[in-house]
Order: sequence, then structure tokens, then C-alpha cells
Amino acid sequence: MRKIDLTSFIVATNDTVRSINRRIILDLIRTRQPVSRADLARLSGLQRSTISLITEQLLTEKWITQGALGHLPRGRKPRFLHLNVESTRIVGVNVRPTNTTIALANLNAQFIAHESFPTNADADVFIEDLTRRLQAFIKLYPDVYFEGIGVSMPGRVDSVSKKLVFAPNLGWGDVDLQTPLERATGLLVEIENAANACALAEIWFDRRSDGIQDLIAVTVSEGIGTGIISNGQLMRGARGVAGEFGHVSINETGPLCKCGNRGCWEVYASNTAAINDYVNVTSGAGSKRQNKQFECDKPSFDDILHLSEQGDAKAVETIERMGHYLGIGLAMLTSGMAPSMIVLIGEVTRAWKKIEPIIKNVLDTRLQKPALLTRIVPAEDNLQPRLRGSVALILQKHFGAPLTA
Amino acid sequence: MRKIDLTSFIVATNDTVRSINRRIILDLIRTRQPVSRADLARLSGLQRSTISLITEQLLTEKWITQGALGHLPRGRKPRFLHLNVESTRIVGVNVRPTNTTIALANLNAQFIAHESFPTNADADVFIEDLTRRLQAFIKLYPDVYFEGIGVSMPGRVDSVSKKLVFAPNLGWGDVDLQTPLERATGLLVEIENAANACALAEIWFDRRSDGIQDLIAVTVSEGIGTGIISNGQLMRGARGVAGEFGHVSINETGPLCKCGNRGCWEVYASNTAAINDYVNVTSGAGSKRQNKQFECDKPSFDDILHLSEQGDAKAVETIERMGHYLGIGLAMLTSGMAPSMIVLIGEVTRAWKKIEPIIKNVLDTRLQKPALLTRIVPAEDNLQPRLRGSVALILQKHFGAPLTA
DNA sequence: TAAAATTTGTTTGAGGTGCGAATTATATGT
DNA sequence: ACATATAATTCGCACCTCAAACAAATTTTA
Repeated sequence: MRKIDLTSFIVATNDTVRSINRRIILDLIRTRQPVSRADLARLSGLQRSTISLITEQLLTEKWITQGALGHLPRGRKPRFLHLNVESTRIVGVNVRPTNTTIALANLNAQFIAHESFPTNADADVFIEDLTRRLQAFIKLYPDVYFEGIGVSMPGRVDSVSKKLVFAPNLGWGDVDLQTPLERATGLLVEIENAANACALAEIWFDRRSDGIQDLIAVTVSEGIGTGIISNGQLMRGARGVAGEFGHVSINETGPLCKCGNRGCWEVYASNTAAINDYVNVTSGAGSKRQNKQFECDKPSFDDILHLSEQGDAKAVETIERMGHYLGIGLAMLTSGMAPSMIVLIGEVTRAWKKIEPIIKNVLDTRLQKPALLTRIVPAEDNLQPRLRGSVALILQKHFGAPLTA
Repeated sequence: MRKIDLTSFIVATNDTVRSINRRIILDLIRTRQPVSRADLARLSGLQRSTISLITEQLLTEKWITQGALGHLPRGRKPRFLHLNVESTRIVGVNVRPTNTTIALANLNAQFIAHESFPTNADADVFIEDLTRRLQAFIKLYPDVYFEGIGVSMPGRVDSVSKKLVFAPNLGWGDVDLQTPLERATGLLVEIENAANACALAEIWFDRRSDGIQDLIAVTVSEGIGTGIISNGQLMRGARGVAGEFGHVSINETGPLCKCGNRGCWEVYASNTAAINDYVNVTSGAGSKRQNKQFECDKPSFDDILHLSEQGDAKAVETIERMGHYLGIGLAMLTSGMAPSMIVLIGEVTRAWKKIEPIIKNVLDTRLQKPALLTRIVPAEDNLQPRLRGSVALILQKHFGAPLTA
């Protein structure tokens, strides 16, 4: 049950009914395809006559197509319906501190084309770069209809002003990306934080989230971000800045974080933390020795992963320590929000076999039994959750529950 | 935008439209009364003809009443409509470890009658006690219509099995309260965690939450509980166990909590923590002295509040320490979820003037500017937020947004 | 081979809902 | 008395889902 927001509600009209049922049918086709009209009637509880009308509408609007006939032991054979995944395209943009990717996706968030370019450190220059490249990108496909452009950003986006706020990894001020992009392309543009985008990607495109309405995505890279989905909706909080669990302190007197707080979770469990740990901290046997050779020439997180796979004791210790602190933070999320699933995203999932038992151990010793209903799973990093999330941003406009009341 | 849960969705029919608009109108009357039909048309954007039909329905169902005529400089005078707060009653039940209260409320969550009795330590005996008392209580009012019974509990309630889970302060196992109460009274019964109930009370009955859809209630008593409202909805998580931020560790190597974890927030910032602190820890000048006289005869938290009001140095120090640790936890909630408002509930709010600057200071030094959009306010303890929350549990069935899609 | 049975999908009329224009009701000012 | 203004209702229309009847397609059975 939701409280009606009397400062911004939406009354129902006759087409509200159709809008609701249409989206249910469309989503049923998306996930259950191939599926017949009779199946849809059984799955939805709507009358077959209603299904006929709705599917007719969806067919004329090219959202779905008719396929082959099905086989049944008796009676008239059903005509299968399919989601018309190629009828329209969505542009996904993934902005990261060093690189930005533009990709063309179908409705299944499968990518047809990619392109990458360095992210300019200056916000204004970057915006000019991006708009030019997007315009050129779109021109390459004169015959396709674009549903919109989804952008995932390493920062929080104010849901009111649409401006970027709190993006320490970019160092940009209050930047408005949406307006210039919409103006330049004439398309719907949605900007969202990367962790939020990943959470959307998981709930919209990952079969493991079937039947789940409460989910947290944890992105582990330079820092740690969290995207929270509660009751099937993104938790944005006041002005869209919810989800900074990476900057929650797990040690009041810990080292200073660049956010100004002390002992933030990401100071202990991010890739950056692991690199610092590998360089500075005691290794193997117990002797505290400084690694002068690494001090100026730090290894990358990939290096550490590689070394640990090869059995390097110090790298193994670093990964184990990282696993431990990931567990500490995940215990916080589990206690506090008890999602049905937490999805971990980042290079560290390549070491899942190593860190899973460590995380599990931390949670087992720190949590009550009921909290252990939360499944913790890794995301496949090569599926590009950030990009798929930016596709989900646009997709949900058509496949999500409409706003009512 | 919400993802449709394809395992349990609700299709729309024609009366879905009426249900949505009816609830909007009903809630507008509730909050804006006295209000005319023409006002409602302007406020809602619905046609005056539609408003007439809906209000007629609400009048015949006695949800609203017609009042006096309004005054206008020109034209026909409007007929004011009012919420019929006395037409129906809601029973609120507040179960606490030592005492249980039953109360009769009108639709404004104002209480007409109270009764209290000791909470039996044995769950089965308690249930028998409560059902008997509820039956007798209801019999006292043979002429009133009861909308239902809302129960707030010091524990988490599994939203699937409806059973109590995780109630360390009661020490009961998997108890099902709902079924026996519904059977005994024939009324709708809703059970909810106390912190969740408080959050509902704040969002439904506190004018400070007008226009707010993201709010956290923090109950500080023997332990610390949190009730989280995101997008106007209670965050229940998997099986209803979300909200145990009181058992999130703020110090990995801190003292053992009775939940099994170490250094939980409530080990530092609950009333119990303050009592232990007052008894055990160093006072004023710096000399560490044991208070033998208190060891067997601990003061109550009320005693400490009283002493600190009178200027007792040790009590003041205890309250200040408590304020500091409350701030630490509130910083976690603010970073992580960025609600528009956090409401603090508990005896400690009586010392609000003392602790507010301490809390504010902790947040200022630990949080980024955007997170500081969160207002932190105390709830009036004498308004009985737990009981009002149990009323809200039933109220929202009629005044909340209906489930669609 | 023809009729019965079964299942899919469409057509049709009834009932509900909001919209918008017209109408009725009630007030003030000139 | 009349114009003007505002409130509230009435009425025809368009849209929606429902339920039952109907049409289409296929297998089983006599």
C-alpha cells in the first residue's frame, strides 16, 4: 500500500485501464514468449476478448509480431506472439571517469553496435563531445526508430533539477546533461547513477530476479556504489542522492576518505582500497616490510587479481581482506534492508570462488537467521550491466507499471 | 516507474479507475477539509461532473458529510464537505515487552478509549489474554462499526506467513497473531513492526511530512528500530524483515550484542546502552571510578534524563555520548537512503535541545552537502506514535493508492 | 467419411467510468 | 429586473472490460 502524494498525483481516466493492462500483457509477452492469446488470458486473468483487443493494438504499433502456430493435442492451434525486439532501438551511454561508451541495443538489451571515446575531464568539452558523437551515431541508422537515450553516470543525479550532484570521481560541478542531449538529438534522455542503472539491469534483464521486487546492486570499482530497488522501484530518496552506502563509515576512527568522512566502506573494500592494501600492508609470513618498488608504480586491480590467481601470497591476502570487508558492508545492507537478492558487480567477481566463502562466513557470524534469506550473487561483468541498465532506463517507460494515484 | 511483478499482479477493470480517483478525493477531503466539490475539481483536475458522482458515492457510504455553506465574493456559495471521522472506528494495539495497550481511535487517529494490561511472557497465554480483552473491548461499543484492528509489535513480522520473526525483546518463537485475532473478532487484523508502524504514523498523520514520500522512523528504546518509507511505501524487504539498522555494526570489534553481532548501533545508542554507560563508564573529571552503589540497582533511562536536566555531570555526559552515537547511525541512514526526513522516536527526544546540536555536528562533519537535505526531527512521544501507526495500518487500506499492475 | 468434441480467437451487447457541453441553482452587483 | 459569476447536476459520448455467443481450426470417435 502506498500513500498518495497529494502534491503530485495522477488521476485515472478510461485509458488508464488500458494502459495498465497493456503493460501487463506486453511484459508477459516479453518474458513468456512465445505465447498465444489464450495463454495470455490464462496468465493474466483477463478475458480472451480483452486480450484480442490489446494484442491487436500492440500488433498495429509493431510492439509484437505473430509467429508460427503452436501444437496442441486437441483443438485449434494457437498463434504464437513474440516481442518485436528489433522494431525499435535504444541508445545506451556509459560514462566512466576515463572512457565513455555509446551502444545501440534492441529491446532485449543485446548490443548491435559499440563505440568508445575518452571522457574529457572538462564537463563542457565532454558534453560537446558526447552530443556530436551521438548525433553522428544516430545518423548511421537513418531507418531505425529510436526509443530514447539512457545514460549511466558515476555520480548521483538530482531527480528534480536533472543535474549531476555528488560525482567525486569526475570532479564535475552541477552539470545538466539531459537538456543539451535532448535538444541535440530530439530524443527522450534519461540520466541515472551507475549503481542504480545496474540495479535496473538486474531486475529487468536477469532471470535470477524473476519474482523478486527487492534487490540491491553493489558496484565495486574505484569506489563502491549501491542501487536499491524496493517494491520494484528504484529508491532515489530526496533529490536522487540515495544509495551512498559506499560512504557509510564502518569504522568511526578509520582513515580519512576523500568524501570527508572517516572509515567509509569503500576505503576498505573498493578496488582502490585493495591496491593501497597490496602496496602498503604486511604480507605473508608476518614481517612488516615496505615495498619500495611498488610505491611509485602501483599495480592495477587487474594485476592483483591475476597475481592472486597465480597464487601470489600477498595478492591472495589482499583479495581475502577485500572479501572480508565486502562481507562487512553486505551484512549492513542485509540487516538494514533484507533484499531478496544482492548482486555484486565489478572485476572482483572474477575471484568469486575465493571471496564467496569469506563473505558467507562474515554474514553467517554476524546476522540473524531471517536475514540470511538474502541471496548474494555475482553479475557477469562481461554483460556490461551499466550499459544494459541505461537501456532499462528507457525500456521501463514502456514496460513498467504506469504511475497511478 | 515500477517493475510489474509477474508472479502477482492485478489487472485493471473499470472500477479500478473509480477506486483510484475515489481514494484521491477521499484523501484530499481528509487533508484539505473543509473543501467544496468545486475545490476538489480544481485540486484534482477531474471534471466537476466526476467529482459530483464520486462525492455522492462517498456520502451514501458515510465516509464524508456535508457541512455549512462557504462564503465567496460572488456566485453560488459552495457546500463544504468534511471527512466523517466518527463514522467508523479503528482498534489500535501496541504490544511492548512489559505492557500491552488497546485503544479505540477515530479516523484522525485520535483516541477515545484506552486500556492496558501486562504482556504475558508466554506467547500462547498472551494471545489468549489479548483475544479475550479485544472481544470484551469491542462488546463495549455495540453500535459502532469497526474498520479493523492494527497491531504494532516489538519484532519483525513475516509478510508471507504472517508470523512473528526476530523478536529478541519478547523471546517468542514463530508466533501467528493474526489468524487467532481475526478468528476471534471477525475483523480485519494487520500486524506490523513498531518502527514500521511509527513510520506509517508519521507519513499519515504528521503535517511535517506533507509532500514527502521518503521518510525513516527511528525508534530508540531498549533497542533501536528503523521503519523505512520509500516512494510512499513501507520497505519490507524479503518476508518483512527489513529495517534492522539497529543491528548494523558501527564497530567491527565492538562489544557483543545479544543478536550475535559485534558493535551494533543499538549497543551504543539505545536507552539500554545509555544505562550501561552511565553505570560503567568514566565520569566528568577523567578519573575512572566504579559506581558500586549502582551496579545492582541500575537507574532507569528516565532517571538519567532527569539527572541530566538537573545538571548531573555524569548524566549529561551519558546523554551527550548517546547523542554522538545516534548521530553516527543517522549519518549511515542519511548517506545510504537520503530520506527527506528522519523522525526520532523515544524518551531521548525529551533531551532534544541537548542532543540536536551534537547530532547536527556529527552529520555536518561526516556527510556531503547533498545528503544534508535530510531533516532530522523528533516525534512527540506523548502522541503515542506506535498506537497511531497501528491505526494507520488499517487507514491506509482505504486511503492509500490501490494496487495496480 | 461425417459428426462430436475441443481449443483458439472474434464479435456483440451490457454495464461501468470519465469527459465536456449544456443546464440548473444560487449568489452579488448594477 | 438584469447581467454576471460561481457551484453543482444532467446528459450524450467515447472508451474500457466482461461475459456469452459465435466462428474457426483441429483431433477424436463412430
